[in-house]
Amino acid sequence: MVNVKNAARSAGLPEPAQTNHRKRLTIKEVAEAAGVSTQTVSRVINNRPDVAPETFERIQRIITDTGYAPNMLARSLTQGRSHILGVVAFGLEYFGPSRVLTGIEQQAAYMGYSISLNLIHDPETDDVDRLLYSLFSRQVDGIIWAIPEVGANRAWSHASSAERPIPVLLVGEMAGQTSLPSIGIDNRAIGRAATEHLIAGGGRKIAIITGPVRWWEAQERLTGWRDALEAHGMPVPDRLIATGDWGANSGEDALYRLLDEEPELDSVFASNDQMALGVLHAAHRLGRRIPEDLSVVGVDNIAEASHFWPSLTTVDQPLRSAGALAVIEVDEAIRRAQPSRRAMEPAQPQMRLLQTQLIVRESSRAPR
Amino acid sequence: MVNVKNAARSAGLPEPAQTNHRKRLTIKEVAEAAGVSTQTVSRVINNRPDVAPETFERIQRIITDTGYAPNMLARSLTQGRSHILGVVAFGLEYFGPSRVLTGIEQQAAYMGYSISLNLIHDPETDDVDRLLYSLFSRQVDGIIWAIPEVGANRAWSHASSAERPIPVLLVGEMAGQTSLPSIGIDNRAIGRAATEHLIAGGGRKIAIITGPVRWWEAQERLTGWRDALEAHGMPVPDRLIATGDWGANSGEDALYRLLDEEPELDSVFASNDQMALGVLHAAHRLGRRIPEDLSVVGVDNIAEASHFWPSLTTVDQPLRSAGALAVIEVDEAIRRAQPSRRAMEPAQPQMRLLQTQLIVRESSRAPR
DNA sequence: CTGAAAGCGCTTACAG
DNA sequence: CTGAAAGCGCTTACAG
Repeated sequence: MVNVKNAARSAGLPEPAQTNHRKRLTIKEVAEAAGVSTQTVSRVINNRPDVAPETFERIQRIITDTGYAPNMLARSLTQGRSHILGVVAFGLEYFGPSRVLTGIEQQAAYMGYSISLNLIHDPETDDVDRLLYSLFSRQVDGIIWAIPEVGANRAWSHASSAERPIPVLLVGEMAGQTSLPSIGIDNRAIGRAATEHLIAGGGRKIAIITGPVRWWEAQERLTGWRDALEAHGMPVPDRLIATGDWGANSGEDALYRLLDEEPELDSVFASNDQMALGVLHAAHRLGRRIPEDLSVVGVDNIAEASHFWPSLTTVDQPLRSAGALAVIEVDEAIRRAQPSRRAMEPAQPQMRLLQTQLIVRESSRAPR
Repeated sequence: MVNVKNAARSAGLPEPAQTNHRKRLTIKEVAEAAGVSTQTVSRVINNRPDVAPETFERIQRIITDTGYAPNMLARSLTQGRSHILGVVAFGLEYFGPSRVLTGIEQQAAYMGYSISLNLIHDPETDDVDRLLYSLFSRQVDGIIWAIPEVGANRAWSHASSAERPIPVLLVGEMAGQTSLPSIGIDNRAIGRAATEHLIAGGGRKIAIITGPVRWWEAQERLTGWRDALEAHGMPVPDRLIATGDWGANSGEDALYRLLDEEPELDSVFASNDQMALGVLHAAHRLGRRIPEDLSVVGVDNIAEASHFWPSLTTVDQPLRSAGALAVIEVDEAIRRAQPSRRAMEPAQPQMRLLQTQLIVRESSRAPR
């Protein structure tokens, strides 16, 4: 830890008053102690080559001895860059968002950005404008919007890019077109892959438990399920569709309902692992054997999935990679927007979809 | 969203060049547009009372019309306060840390702080000094250290408070004494409560699966388990202690090992829900009935716990409250350290322990 | 290789 | 109620 007091003493600087807190060293004080201009100290801090080796070393020594830390706020003010990324995330108690955030943080730290974390608790009603305003006000260099699309909570993103003073990148798929670049998971492919697997396992009556209707991801997985069934010439009746809320409880309830309407149900695609867990739970209660009587597939591959009873077949998503990629892309956008670069290459809003992987375990019947 | 371009036009300001990005309004431009000094605009921004109503309204109108956002960096520089809290957290894929972080963020947002998030990936080896230096450099007003204590990774915290220029608050228990205030969960009480419950259910051979030995929390839960057994005059042989790594796999392995050494095992206290899940899994494979043959208790009350098979008895911790309290306390410390307050009340390092709650479900035998 | 001057965008006393 | 001056801690040209 930086020992301001002792260091000050050894550097021959005035000892901080006994008021304990507050007094921080400035570049000016370091310059005085070194007998140079603040200028030169600045060069050393920024590791510029044009400083006499001897001078460099003397200043560097004082800096380490005193534990002087340059004021990033002041630096940001002059440079016009804060090296802060505004990250807007959602419900860290959910698996996906927390994984994405981990990926973002790791890559950001690696690239020298610090993260300003902003959690949205209700994607539909929270005041997005105020949040954007506040991020803007804090001079973040770029924004990563890692909120699942729910309802119209991304309406603002359709505004023309001339109205967005800083680069914004979306994590997660977008429903409508947008002028913003985005990185997402191919949720439709998830639905297809899971359903294909259930069909290959001999499934004839394959139900889906979707996430909430207003969630775009939930809709995409549903579409994938439908695509797969239709590709095999199978009917797609409404009674095979149940809606959950991502929680295990809703998965359990959904299975009861589905079996009520379709007693011959032999397979279930649950749109996430928690709901799949609820399905397993309900099946146990009803005495249905898994996978013999009921083949089950989830999505997410949460850590516990391999220890469910039986272990759960599921779809693994590269969420951390998505987070890391988001940082890389927003960084590129930031560089592109640097005033130094007159070229002004227009940021081409593109959507990048990452692919997923089916993890086959014991809850689903093997292909035959 | 703030529409800089149109707003500028309507306010009679020069339109930003077609370079699209970058040009932001400053207080100076707003002042010119309003025909007042920057001063007065500043008063309006800060909602000071001493401005003529008419002037106030005129300026306010320009501000909202143009979408002018005061530069927080500049403001922080003059005020000597950044309104940023440095939060150091760990492994968001773990249940505890992500809950605590949610609590912190929510309370911080409520109190007007923004959060600078810093994740540590390996609590034992990551460079803590560098991280502290960087937070210091970014002028955070205070630091919340929400990393589980592992090994000696909190050695720095023992330094005298004179060497810490900003308030620091620890979330989680501390092994040794420290000069820092902290908020934690009473982990020993968790161990006691879980074990007492198992004893009440008729347990005679009660094993524990601990977390990694270097984790302080794991040690505390172990001590609680031991306390309870001893209080009932029961033996505490080493063969009833297994060490896990918090993951479900390790819980499964641990049960096999425990049964090997103590075939008459009738109860298991798993130090978290994931390991308890592993125990359930292993018991199913071995054909042991739960709770008749084996009574199981976990810790955390993760969302899935109520849907395990059978549903899991566990201990619920007020983690979000711990996070929220941390913000409240660090805010108090920040105010106390304000230069304006000459009183300089010494921050009394105190440790606050929050209590937990046993949630009884089907995995454990009822008291008799 | 080094320094004097000006400025980043705001706020804090201090006058009036 | 309002403004001119100085300053927060740094960096960016510009001289030498």
